[in-house]
Amino acid sequence: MCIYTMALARTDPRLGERLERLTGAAAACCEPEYRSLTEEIRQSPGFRARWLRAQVLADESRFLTMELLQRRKELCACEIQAALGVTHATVSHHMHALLKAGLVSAERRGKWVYYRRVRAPGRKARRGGR
Amino acid sequence: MCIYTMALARTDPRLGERLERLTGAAAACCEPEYRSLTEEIRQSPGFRARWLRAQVLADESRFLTMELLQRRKELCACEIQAALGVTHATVSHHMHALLKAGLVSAERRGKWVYYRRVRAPGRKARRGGR
DNA sequence: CGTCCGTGTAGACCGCCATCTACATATATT
DNA sequence: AATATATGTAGATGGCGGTCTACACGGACG
Repeated sequence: MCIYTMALARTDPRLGERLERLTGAAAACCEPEYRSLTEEIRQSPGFRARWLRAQVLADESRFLTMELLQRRKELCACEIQAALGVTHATVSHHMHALLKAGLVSAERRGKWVYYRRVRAPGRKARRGGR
Repeated sequence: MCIYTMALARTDPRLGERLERLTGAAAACCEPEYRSLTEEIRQSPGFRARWLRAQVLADESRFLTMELLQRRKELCACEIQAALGVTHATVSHHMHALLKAGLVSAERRGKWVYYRRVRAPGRKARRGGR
């Protein structure tokens, strides 16, 4: 976000020439080229999903929740609350984020909502099957 | 951090009994057990490293930098600056974080410092080699 | 050996997000 | 139906971290 919005404004305007000089005859390495490379990456398939997952996993509560769900196949919200030691509101907030990122699935059973790790959904396919 | 410090204070004190009831005869599922499971995970080998990497990759600049370094084998600081469109101070800050997390390596060559992706250093070994 | 340029460091600012409290909804139980 | 329990939602707040400006360091080159 920040990067995108302030891309043009912030960098030293002379950087372009410098880069051209230092990268020598290659000359393919001036500032706009780097910018477009970044843009290309940003719009490459799966980038948004990967980026969303990275963002979501940066919170300790959510990171722990994912590891908890790796050991216990499924956990209800109150169990996660007990494990993390936060309020149920916070748990709800976090599980919403994990759901949005496609990292967990939720299933209501009676009063309880059970969460599971999503089985490698949009993850880039592992070489060698599975 | 937050979780750890406020673990005992915040959760509903009655949750223990509730959990005991709802998980039934298993009875191994009261609050302290969940806490200790969390603690076990937190102290499991490699957790700190994984967690540090997750934290570090949650910033868009750093995330993009890693993807940039996947396409170009190595980049100097000013190239990264050009690609991201931020000040060199910000680049330095981010590269320091990536270094600390063991995600990149730095090599000074003349005036320039070149950064590379670290080749799967502490990452959990992939089944099936490489 | 002085100057330039690439990089690192210090400190301040400020926006975002994790968390909370309070209230709302949903399901089960009596 | 009324109550209890589990979860979701709204809104507020406080702290962390990403960014900046300004200054410092260090190699290169005349």
